[in-house]
Amino acid sequence: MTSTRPVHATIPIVPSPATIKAACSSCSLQELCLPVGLSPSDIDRLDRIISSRHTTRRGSSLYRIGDPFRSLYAVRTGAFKTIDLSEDGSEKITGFYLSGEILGLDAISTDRQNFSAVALEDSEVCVLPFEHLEQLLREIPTLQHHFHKIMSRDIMRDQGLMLLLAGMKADARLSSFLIGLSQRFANLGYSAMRFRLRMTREEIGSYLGLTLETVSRLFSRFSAEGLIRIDRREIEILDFKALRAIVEVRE
Amino acid sequence: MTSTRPVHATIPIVPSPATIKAACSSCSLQELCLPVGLSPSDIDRLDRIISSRHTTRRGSSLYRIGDPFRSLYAVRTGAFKTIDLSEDGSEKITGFYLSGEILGLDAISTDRQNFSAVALEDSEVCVLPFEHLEQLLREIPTLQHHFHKIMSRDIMRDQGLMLLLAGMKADARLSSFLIGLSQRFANLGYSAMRFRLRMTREEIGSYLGLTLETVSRLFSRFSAEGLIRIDRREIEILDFKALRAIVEVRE
DNA sequence: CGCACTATTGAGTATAGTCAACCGGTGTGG
DNA sequence: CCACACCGGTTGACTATACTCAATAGTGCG
Repeated sequence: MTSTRPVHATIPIVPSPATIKAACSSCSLQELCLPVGLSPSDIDRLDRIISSRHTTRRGSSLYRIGDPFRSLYAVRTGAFKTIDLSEDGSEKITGFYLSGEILGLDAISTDRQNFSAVALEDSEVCVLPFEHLEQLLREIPTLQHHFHKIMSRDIMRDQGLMLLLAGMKADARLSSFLIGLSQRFANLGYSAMRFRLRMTREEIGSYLGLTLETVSRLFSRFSAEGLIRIDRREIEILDFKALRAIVEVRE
Repeated sequence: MTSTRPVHATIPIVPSPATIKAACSSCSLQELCLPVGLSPSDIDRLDRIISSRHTTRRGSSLYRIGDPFRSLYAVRTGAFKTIDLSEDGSEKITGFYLSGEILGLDAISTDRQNFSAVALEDSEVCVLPFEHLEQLLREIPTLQHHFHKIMSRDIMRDQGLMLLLAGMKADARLSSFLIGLSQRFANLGYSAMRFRLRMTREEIGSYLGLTLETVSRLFSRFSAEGLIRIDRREIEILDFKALRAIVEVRE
């Protein structure tokens, strides 16, 4: 998957595959990830506790439900989904994670993973041993506060999704989803108007509480109305304001 | 549940209205709230940062959207709802909070309140100045870890609600809601089988993404099927297993 | 006592789900 | 290399679930 891969490769990485040991201090996600606001020397200390990086191939799991919780994972490149699978085999998607986002925060409360994390494309994460991290949080107030903000942001994000699921019609959900993705890509330095969906219609549907057919129909409708252009998973937003308007209606 | 007190009054409080200054060390929620696992001397230190308690009358706000964030609030007695109000005036409920639960965690990320917290009955909270709390977390690892667990639990709880909203039919949502309430009351030492709803049908509907009519109809149906007995807001669960079964179907 | 709020119930309807057929691209094995 | 199978996606027809609108009744507070 490595050489031929085109659009896929997710991040403007510092191109030094040799020095995989160097972490935050050389990472382009410094301003988005854990190190936000830290002094160089504190970033060094953070670097030291990041035991390793880990590569996960598309379709395989970073961790599975029930695994003991020891570490958080910061997505470096690629994308993940977290899934909750019920006994009957059907899976529900609880979240999508892009570069700079932290996986595993829900597991702190249970000491075990509550969901499985599956890579949507070849991905790389930084492993953050939680015990060491807590130690460091006690020593670096800035880091501590930022970490609390990250957890808090997760709570906010979930509450936003709850509002979406509880109160919006299908078209508003999808529209809101696209707007959210657009913003996240923009934050990463990519185009807000044109990007590649990392997930299938079915996965989007699962996340938004819709069927894949409804998602597909809505993409077609948005496309017919000139709001977006979509070809397979390449999507271009043509009328951002109109998308927003759809959300506002039923906010 | 001492005896004469109607199901209403929420907590087996130490009955000393004089010493309102004493906090965690004399609070019956010690085992459920922030102090979990702390030594008496550490509880004392926690006590010292809890600047005050605050009473909120039924129907009035503990805080409002946009208020600057300075403190978290631990519910001591009573119950709250948090609401998101859109410009058109309609409000959506994002959560219900009972004794021992912490309000305001989402505001850490934004430095402002994202929702309003309204008391569902006369209630009392302990005010936890966040800056002091962070200081204390740095000094007491046990407290730090427990605080992270509390935030993590909030994330879990939200994810659970997301799964509910995204994947369950109306009857499963309501059933799941009742089971959840039952467990929370049981944790507080009340009957799991018989309790008083603190909220209206409309509020339940708003929380679960349903209309008040649907909630009402479902209560009637559950009642007709012998799963519950309900009179106004007093509810008795007659067939817990059947309620569980409704949830399992569409899990 | 009366008004406002909360709840119940009914009738008709709209939105999204289900079931199903079909298409195009991709990858695999003969 | 081609045929075939499979996966992801699109579209259509029908249906069920929950929403909307509306009428009515019971509670509780001033």
